[in-house]
Amino acid sequence: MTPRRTRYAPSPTGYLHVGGLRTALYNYLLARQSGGAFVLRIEDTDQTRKVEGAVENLYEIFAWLGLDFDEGPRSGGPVGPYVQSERLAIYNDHLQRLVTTGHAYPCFCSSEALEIMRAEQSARGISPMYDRRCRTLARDAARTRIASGEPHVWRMAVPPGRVIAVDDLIRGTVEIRSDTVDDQVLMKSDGFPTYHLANVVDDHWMEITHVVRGEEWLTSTPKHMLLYEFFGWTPPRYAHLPLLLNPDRSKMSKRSGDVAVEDYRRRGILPEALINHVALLGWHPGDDRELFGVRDLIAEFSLERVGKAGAVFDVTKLFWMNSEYLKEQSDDVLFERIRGELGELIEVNGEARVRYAVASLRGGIQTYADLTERVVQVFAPAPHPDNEMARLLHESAIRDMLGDFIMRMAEIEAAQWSEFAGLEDRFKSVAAEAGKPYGVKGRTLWRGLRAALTGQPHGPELAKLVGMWGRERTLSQLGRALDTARNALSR
RNA sequence: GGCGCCUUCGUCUAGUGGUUAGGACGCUGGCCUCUCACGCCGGUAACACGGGUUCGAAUCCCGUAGGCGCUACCA
Repeated sequence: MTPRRTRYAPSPTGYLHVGGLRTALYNYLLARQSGGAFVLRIEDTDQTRKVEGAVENLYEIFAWLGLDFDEGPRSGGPVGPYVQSERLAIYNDHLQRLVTTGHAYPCFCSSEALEIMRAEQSARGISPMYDRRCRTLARDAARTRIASGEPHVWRMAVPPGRVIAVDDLIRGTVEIRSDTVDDQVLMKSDGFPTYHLANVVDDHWMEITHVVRGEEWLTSTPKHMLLYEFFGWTPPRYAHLPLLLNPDRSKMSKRSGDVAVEDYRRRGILPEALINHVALLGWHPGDDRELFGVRDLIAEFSLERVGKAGAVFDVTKLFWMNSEYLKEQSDDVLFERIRGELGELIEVNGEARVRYAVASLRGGIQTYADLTERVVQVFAPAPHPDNEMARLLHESAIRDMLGDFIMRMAEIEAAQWSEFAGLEDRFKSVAAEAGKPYGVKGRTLWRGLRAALTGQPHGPELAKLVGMWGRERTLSQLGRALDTARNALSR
């Protein structure tokens, strides 16, 4: 496979959109599977949208994701600089080339004038497009106005009557008539290039072989093709990815929930799960497997298996996938990950019992937070008893059985309370023995014990619960339950 | 409005002329079980519509509808 050079080229807006993550991921996979290079380029040509610290955040979040760049602002590389605002001279040189060859021209139209023009066009029912009034300005006159300091932009001169074909790796050949292509601004009046110019120039000199980006760029690709032609360069291969959608099928955006990778990290999603989920939004392996690590993806990803239709970002499935990754983690890892939240619990109850709780309660969690919550709840003070459960305590058989049960539990030596597996067995046999004389067994027995121990209809397996609680709490709770049962009797 | 892209279960998708249209999430029934959850087994639910082509169309062609994107001195 010939090495592919791909890039992720965000504007520094301060956060990584999950759509951006997928774009970056696909680019990363393409580079890695071919032994090529994955480049980070910062497209900060819009001075009004600059966000402080955005590049640092970006590197931080990619580090969390485990995706690394071969070249970029931080590590440098042979074709830098990798920040567009540091490449202004390059864009200027290239603009001059276009001016010289007649492919770009200055435009003095003010924003206000353009707005009026577009308003008129819409009113007349024609599509708003620059009317090219400055394209025919005499060269000398234009030069004079520029020399006098008159504000101006530079536009590309789109040739009329052409059909521009974009050969897209995902969509096949897309043809667009040049007459529907606007004379795009290439250089803004503040001296910064627009996306179109900077992007083409950079992709060329950075030797990008595959441009993989969102579908929103498809309709402007003819402009880019034209620029390559004007410069006499060979364009890269293009692949326009289907959009990621909100549940209402509009382009995924803020305001309809969480769209930033950071949001999902905060909500307890593992990077592996997020990457896996996002990889499958548009790409399909061809068989029924769904769990893919980055290594698998590198081995198996291919643009040929990327679909064309937009995909709704399904948060529910993401959380399911997260639970799948959580299942693969050992009890120890799980414990360490939430240890911080459990500080006080560990001090009070001892690490062994809390670890045991983690191991016992991990089934079916979707995030670390779920697990933390369960553990905290187990050790928390008992809530008000459930009415139905409280009533059970007053049944005579259960009340009588409870006395025996407590005695037998109290007989369990202290040392055995910390041998959890053994304690579970012991608890079960003690329960069975205590119930036997009173004819209490099975469901009735366990419901009764649950009433005595927690007063709640649902909760962890009782044989495990007592191990988590330890001798002291278990016995005191049982004692209290017995008091309750007897008081009810004497009333 | 113009231009472009897209269209299989609610969602992600498999499917490239002949399949009981498959899988996953969700929802749901059952089993397991001291409860909940987990797990296991089962169910639910889709080819946007209309014309062709063909012995035969989810698959090919045309049209319609719908959705989305772009239409900035934003990317």
